This record gives sequence, C-alpha cells and structure tokens, in this order.
Amino acid sequence: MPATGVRFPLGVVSVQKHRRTMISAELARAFERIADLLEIDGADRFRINSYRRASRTLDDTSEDLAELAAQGSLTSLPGIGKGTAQRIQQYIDTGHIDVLDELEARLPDGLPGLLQIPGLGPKKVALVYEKLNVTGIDALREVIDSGELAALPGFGAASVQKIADGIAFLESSSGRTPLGIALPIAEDIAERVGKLKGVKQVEIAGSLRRGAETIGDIDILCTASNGKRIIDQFSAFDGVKRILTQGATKGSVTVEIDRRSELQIDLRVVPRDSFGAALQYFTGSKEHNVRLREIAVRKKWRLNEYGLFDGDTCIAGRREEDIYKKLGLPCVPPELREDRGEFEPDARFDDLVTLKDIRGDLHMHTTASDGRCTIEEMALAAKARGYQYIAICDHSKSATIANGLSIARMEKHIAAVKAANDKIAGITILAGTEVDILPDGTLDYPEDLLAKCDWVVASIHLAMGKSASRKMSPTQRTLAAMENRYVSMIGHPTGRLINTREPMDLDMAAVVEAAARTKTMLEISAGWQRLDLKDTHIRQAIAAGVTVGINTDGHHTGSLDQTRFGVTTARRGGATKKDVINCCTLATLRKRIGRKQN
DNA sequence: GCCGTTTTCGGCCCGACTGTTTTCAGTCG
Repeated sequence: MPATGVRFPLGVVSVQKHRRTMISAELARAFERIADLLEIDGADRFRINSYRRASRTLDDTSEDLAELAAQGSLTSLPGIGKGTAQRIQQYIDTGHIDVLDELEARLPDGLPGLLQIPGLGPKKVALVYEKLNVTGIDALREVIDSGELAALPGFGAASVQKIADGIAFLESSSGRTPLGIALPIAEDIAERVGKLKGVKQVEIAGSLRRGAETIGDIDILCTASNGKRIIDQFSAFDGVKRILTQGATKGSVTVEIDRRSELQIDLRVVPRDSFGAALQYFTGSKEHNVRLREIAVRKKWRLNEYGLFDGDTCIAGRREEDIYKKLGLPCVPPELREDRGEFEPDARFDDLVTLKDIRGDLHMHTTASDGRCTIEEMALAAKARGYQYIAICDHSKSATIANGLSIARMEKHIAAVKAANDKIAGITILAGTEVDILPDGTLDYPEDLLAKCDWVVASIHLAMGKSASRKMSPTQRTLAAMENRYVSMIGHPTGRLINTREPMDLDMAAVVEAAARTKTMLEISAGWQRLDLKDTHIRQAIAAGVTVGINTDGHHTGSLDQTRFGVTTARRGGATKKDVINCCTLATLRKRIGRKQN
C-alpha cells in the first residue's frame, strides 16, 4: 500500500482515511462477535449488552478512532467506557483483542452462526455444543435427523421441528428485505386487516414505520375486541405460506416474496386504550425504547406496551404523542427513533423534510438515453404531482450500455429540452446531464458542453470495483469531479445497490469535506434499490453544511413514486427542508448553481 | 461493562408465546 502512496500522493490520504473507517467496522464486528460468544458462554447479560452497545456506536461513528485513542478520549463515545477503550486501543496497536482471542480459543467458530436460526438461542446453542458437540448448521442437521437432538432435556418433538423449520427459513430468506419490497406488502396486509369485522385502528409499526432501508419482518398493530378471532382470520389470509405462532393477541405468519424467500409478518391485537403505547413500543427501535423506559423509571413510572403507569394508574397510552409528552419529550418522528441523539436536550424535529416540501426532481432520464418515457411525458407527470421544475439528466457518451449521448446528440438533446420547456406551461424543465466521472477522474464531456447545461450531475458508473492497478480510487475521482465548477451535484455517491452491489470503497469523510469546500451538493438517490446517500452519511453531510438533493434517477414516469423513500431516508439523516435543494424555489436553485460557477 | 438530577456502587426494560414443565426457562421483539 505505501508503494501506491508514494506514486500517487493523494492516495496516501485516501488509504489512511479508508483505514480509519475500516477500523471502526472491524471493531464493531469484533465486539458483536464477543457479545455472541459471551452469550453462549453464559456471561452476565449486562456485560453482553455493553459489547453490543459499543459495537453499535462504532458502526455509527464517523470519528477517527486512532485520533480519539491518541487523545485519550475514546470514552467520550456513548457506551465506550474504560474497559472497551482499552480493547479498542489494543486492537489499533496489535490487531488483536485478548477477550476475543480467549473466547475463540475455547468456543468453535461456527457457534455464533447458530444464533441466527429462529428458535435457537444462546442457552440451546450451548447445550447442543456441550452434549452433542454440534459446532455448525451441518452438524445440527445431522443430530436432528438421527434423533439425538430430540433426546436432549428441554428438546421435545415440537422444539426440534421448530429448529428444523428455522434452518429452512434461514436458508430460504435472503436476509433483510428492502423497504420498497416490504412496504407494499405491509400496506396490502394492513388494508385487509382493517376490513376484518371488529377492527377499529390499524397501523404498520416496526422498522418499516421507521423507514429503515431494509427490514427483518413486518409488524402490524390493530385494535379489536376479539383478538383470537382476528388472529385466526389473519392466519388464514390468502398468500400465507406458514403459520409460526397463533395466540390470543399475537399472530405470526410468513408470505412468499419470490420463489426462494419468505418474509415474516407479525400482527398484534391490542386494547384501544393501549394503542398509542403499543404503537410506540412496536415501532422501536429497541435501543430507543430502552432509553425511553429508563427516562420513565427515573420519574418513578413504568412504561410498557400497554401504557405509561404511575403505580397501577395508566397516565398515558391511548395516543403515542401523549407518552412522549408525559415524559417531557417532543414526539420523536419514527424515522429518528434509533438512539442516535434524539434524546439530546437541543434535538429539534419541527422542520424535518416531508414529501410535500419537494418542489422538483433534479435527476431524470428519457428515451434519449435509457429512459422509457419522453421529455414531455416526464415533465407532465412531474407537473401532475405539483412540481415546479425538473432536470432532464440523460447519460453521457461513455455510458454506452445506457445509450449515452455523444457530444453531437447531446447538443441536439439540450435544444429538445429547451423546446419542451417552451411548449409546456406550468413547470420548468432544466436541460441537465448525468455526466460520467471517468476512471482517470476527468468528466465525460468537455467544459464548453457542460457550460451549455442548466444543471450537471456527475456520477461514477464505470470501473466501480477494486483494482490494485487502478490509478485513481473512487474517492479521488469523486473529489476531482467536485473541483469542476459546472458539477453541481454528485449522483448516487457510493454506487451501492441494496442487497445486490456493495458500495464503492469511498472515504465519505473526505467526500463530505470536499463537498462543503467546493459547494457541491450530494444526491440522495430515492429509488429503494439505492438510497444512496444512506441515513448516516446524510447526517455527516448535513453536519458539515453540505446541501443534499432527493432525486429519483427516474427512468419512467412511475419512478416519481419512489421519492417517498428518499424523503424517509433524508428524515432518518435529520435533513430539514433547508438542507434539501429540491425543496427550494427555482430562483434559489439557480442562485445556488451560480454560487459555485462564479 | 457502562454509568450517574438518588448513585462511584448497584443498578441496568418488559411482556407474550411456546414447549415441556408440574411452576418455569428459553426465545423473541
């Protein structure tokens, strides 16, 4: 690595910064593994929780751990005390953590993986290891088949079947389900629950309500007098693949989302006076709720899914906002309930961006490159949504697979966009481009052509992967593009596709710093496959004073529906409407473009 | 292992469901 650094001085900075994000991620994984192993080992649960909390902090942080360690201020991070700080220091110095080494010497590699199987927790994992020497899924399958598992104390036929089903479920599920797949399913189920006789209120809760980019399962709540009947009817819904639990207040089923994978849906029936408390409780996150209950305990109250209680008296429960109010807190928007600072005394939520604040879309494709609709069709669809402006940003010449426009075609395309703008009243159509950032860091169009555009988004599509022989890293290419005065925004900065393609190896801290310095905006690509920037990156960008944009990168008129996912993600990043360029008027937008160019 | 509007020690969120129990432990969210 140093050799590359010598040849390309910028690379040294990049490699060092890259290393720092890697250290956080590696340590987060190491602490998570320590927690899993301790749990199987039967350690104190609060100690286990401490490691999990530390892991989460390290996952979220954009701080330079080595620098904090050098200053002796690692303990300023939440959940990092003296002991954890020492372990972080040890890892920075040696690449090892004693606690982990010791646990791994005693417990086989495959045990933490067994915790992923639904129905199998730490106690049972420990038991099958001790009694049957099961160290992984294959060995577990063998003892199920041989009948040895069912002979263990505490394992009856039903338990064994549940574990076998759990293995099947684990292997059939593709991990977490993207927001854009899960939400329509949840909305459909919630609508059907709402139509059942006796059901009064229905809400989607859980990570879906918080707008997480991927979700583990769907949580739905309703109120009704006869819970058992509702759960029975729910379990019998069309499309239900398997029934996992079927009680008097809770039902749990799976549905198929494609031929290979299933998604779990939980329905809970709660009393009407508890609906707000239940909604709060089941929206989570778990970490947010723990903090909330601690606040209640400090006031000598008790908070659970039935309400906020002073002794036996319920003092709030019917409405969610009453619970926060009683606790002396503003009602935290669901998207921010992650225990990432929402309990700070100066936290404000009033101005978070909403869907109705969006006045335009600054990244749309047409039939000129790889879109499916014309300039006019896209403009009319945007106008129908009440938008004031859009920017047509077709691909540049190197994007051959996307029918990118040659210089000559681009010249004509600009004229066509301007003609459409003259023709259609009530919306302004900006002539833009999504110009490729080439592997050498230059742009795919010459300056004089970019100067003719109203709006320029620059994106990386080529050579996204790692290659030792590549002269410029994605970070260096992005930084180089931001130096161009015509580049107003970087499109889908990391290039990730959720569950499909890993993000590029991008040093976000460096990109954010350069974006602030060069007055370049960063895109939140709103399609549920991208959501790029993601929530934590948005938080970083906004903290640095960078303006973001919520664009669909739409390839047909229906793409405009995706804007809601971008807005949700922006809210998770704490974006207010003043942080989002396409909440501005056209006049302000033009001013902002000019501010960089001049 | 962390942490402090009661605290530097002694707490640390809370309940449903399931299965295997004969009063409860394990798992899950």
